[in-house]
Amino acid sequence: MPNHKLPPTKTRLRLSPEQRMAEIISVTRSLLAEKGYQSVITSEVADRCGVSEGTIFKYFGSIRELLIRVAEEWFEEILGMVSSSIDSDDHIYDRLRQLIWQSLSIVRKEPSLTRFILMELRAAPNYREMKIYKLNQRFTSKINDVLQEAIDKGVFRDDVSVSLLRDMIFGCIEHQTWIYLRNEGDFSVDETTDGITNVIFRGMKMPETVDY
Amino acid sequence: MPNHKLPPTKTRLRLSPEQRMAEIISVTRSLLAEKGYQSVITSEVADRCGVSEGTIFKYFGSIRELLIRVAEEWFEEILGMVSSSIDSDDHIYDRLRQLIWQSLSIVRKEPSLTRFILMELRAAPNYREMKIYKLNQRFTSKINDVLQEAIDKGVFRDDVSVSLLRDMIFGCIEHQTWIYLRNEGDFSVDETTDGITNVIFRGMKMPETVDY
Amino acid sequence: MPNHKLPPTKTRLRLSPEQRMAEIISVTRSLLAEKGYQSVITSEVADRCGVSEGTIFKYFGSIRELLIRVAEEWFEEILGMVSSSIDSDDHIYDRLRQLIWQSLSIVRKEPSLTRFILMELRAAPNYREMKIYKLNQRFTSKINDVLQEAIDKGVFRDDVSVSLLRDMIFGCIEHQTWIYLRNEGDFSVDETTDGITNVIFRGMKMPETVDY
Amino acid sequence: MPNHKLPPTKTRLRLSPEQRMAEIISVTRSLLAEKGYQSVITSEVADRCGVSEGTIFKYFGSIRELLIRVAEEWFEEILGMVSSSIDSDDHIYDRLRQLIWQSLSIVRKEPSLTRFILMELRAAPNYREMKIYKLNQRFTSKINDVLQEAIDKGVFRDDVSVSLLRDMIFGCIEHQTWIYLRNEGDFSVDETTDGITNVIFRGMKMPETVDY
DNA sequence: TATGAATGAGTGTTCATTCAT
DNA sequence: GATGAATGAACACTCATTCAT
Repeated sequence: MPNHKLPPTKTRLRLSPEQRMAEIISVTRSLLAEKGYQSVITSEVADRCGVSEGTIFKYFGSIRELLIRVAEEWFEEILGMVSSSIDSDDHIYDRLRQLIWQSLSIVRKEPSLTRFILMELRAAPNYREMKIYKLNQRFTSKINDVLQEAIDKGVFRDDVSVSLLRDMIFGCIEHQTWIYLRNEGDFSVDETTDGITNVIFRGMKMPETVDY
Repeated sequence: MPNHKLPPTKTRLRLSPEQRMAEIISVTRSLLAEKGYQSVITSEVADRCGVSEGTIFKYFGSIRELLIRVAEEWFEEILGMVSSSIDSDDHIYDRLRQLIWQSLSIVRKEPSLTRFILMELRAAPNYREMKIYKLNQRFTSKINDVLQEAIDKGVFRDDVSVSLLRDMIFGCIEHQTWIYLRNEGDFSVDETTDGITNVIFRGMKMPETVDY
Repeated sequence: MPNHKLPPTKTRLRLSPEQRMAEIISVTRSLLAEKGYQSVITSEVADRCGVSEGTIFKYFGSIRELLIRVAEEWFEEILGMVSSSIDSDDHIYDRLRQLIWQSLSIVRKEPSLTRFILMELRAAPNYREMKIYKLNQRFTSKINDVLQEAIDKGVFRDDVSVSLLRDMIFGCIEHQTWIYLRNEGDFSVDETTDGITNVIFRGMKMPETVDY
Repeated sequence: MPNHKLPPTKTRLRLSPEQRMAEIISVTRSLLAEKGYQSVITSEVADRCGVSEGTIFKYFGSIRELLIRVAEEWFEEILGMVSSSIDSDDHIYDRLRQLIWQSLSIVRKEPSLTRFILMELRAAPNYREMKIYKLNQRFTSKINDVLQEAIDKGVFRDDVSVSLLRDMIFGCIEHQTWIYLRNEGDFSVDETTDGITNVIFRGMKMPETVDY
């Protein structure tokens, strides 16, 4: 029985739990975007929400949990947008292009969130049990599937692994984004999409597939 | 009986300032490699060097400064090794392959240092004024030069920018490294080198340049 | 589409104040038994009762007050059971044995409550003004009375004070209980009862009182 | 690399590590005696020592560790005093009496420390690996040994276990102490010693051992 | 000069208690 | 009356940095 002596004095705006949670998540998302996940600090989240630090912990068990929620909500938002826009009747080149374009757009829009998921959550020992893992799988599997299909159908050679191709694509996207983040230069989503798609496609397609 | 203080018996090895600095840098580098830059702690550096914490600050103004020095020295070491091993008479494919192979080897050997530079230093607002920036430029320019030469000589097409190609190469390398760091899987330097080089080369070479 | 707030659908069971208080006390008692008084937390009590935290404070001024009420009610319950089971016509040995047996049974059955009273309430500066003090006195006085009667009737010697004997009995009981609580070993209520009773009886009875 | 902006301003008295540690231990011991281990708080220890909280953690990894050190040092102090004063040639009665007298003196002098060891440390999962466990064993084994010897030599009956007898002795001692601590009454170490020793001895000695 | 004892702002987290609705 | 969102003091613990000796 800890001995709490003084009662709270200041009374703040009352919000519904849904609103408050949404606000905390939204504020944290901004903070994450601005400063990176390493710098998301309880006190600052609380300050920006205009609530006490205790309130944060009413809704989220820990700062990490909050960050994970932010990542999840963001990821689900993204997935909703992506899923509805891929037409499986398209030519492989077009689908690949489309996926790369979307990834570039996403990462560019929320680089800090991407980084948090990539660098922090993926390293977690229980990552594979996390919801974000499933979400991420649903996302990356789209590219994997297209690449695999290309190989299976003989459109692509089979001398480079799907995972390496995927790393070239996503690695390039992230690299571009960081340069952009550091204000070392802007990049055009369309041009970059074309560049990556073309290099991958031309670099992988079967020699006999003569259509140039 | 009065409490006579015994004189200190510990005879600390007396090193010259240069030696001392070198030792601190070396110890910090080990620590960085072992635990990552987030976990490099003043007290541990001092302990392992057998010096006091204060000494660290005598030689380096702050922990950050020390880490930067470590990165710089490491980078210079690397550059020396790389510079001496590229034969400019080689075929472009071979030089490209060689550079990719070296980059993969470096990153794999010192992932924590790579990460520190990539994640912490590059994000610094004054990165462009830092020595490490120049060093990094010297390093990446080697790949840039080869790629540019390929375009200039008509070996490569000119519809994808050199910087994008470079990002595909380094981005892929880093992606692979993270997976490796997270213990999610090993990668073969040779196979990865072949994969990247082939995709880039096949994807970029002029159609008429028939030499496969 | 405007965001119409739906009316709350949860129909809380409407209990009379007496019933509500009884429920809170009962729930707290369970919690106390399960986790120890250090871990009885407002929010958990409220949760398990299906009421809000505020309600707890409507009925009880503080968590401490609630715990005290729990202890009191429990103690009264015990006293009712004990009072009705001692036959004052029994031989002193049997009555003593009976009381020790009951104490052991109680403590074993509700070790957390015992601990709360022993460790927390007894140490309070105003303990002597508390109801629990009176209740405890009524309880211990039963043993005191038997011991005093034994001395007065010449069954026991008079060279050891009643209070010391009582402390040997209760002290032993508590000691046994702690060992048991720490899972360092179980104890048999019957064997322990025999042990304590025999040592006390044989150790105190008049030499000439030959009736064993 | 957390971002610490402001340097410390106030400079305090410099003590040697030995002195500082000794002071912290001594202060903590006082605090423990005054308020019980539950109330030993970092900030208060620091305040009373006239140092900052950080200093405490320079010397002790945690508050718990500090408390354990306090307990250990105290226990060793005690053991030194006890060991040198038992003459194994004495009659069993005298040795038992002597041990009880010492235990009473110790517990009375430092009841909070006793309580900390008894209630907190003993409950620790790794208690059996702790130094304090060894120390405690050395202490309690002295009483165990005397009691066992009494049984083995036929001086005591064998119908009550050594552990129960030990619990009667120590339990009684603690009970007395608490009453004393609560200012509910004083007790004479000598009288209590006589009482306990006599009850145990008379209650346990063989009937035929006629020497009354 | 080098030392290392000391600093102190900062960080996440807990939980009894309050009071506007 | 009852609710429950919000409070805020408290607490353990960290670690880069300083400065008297």
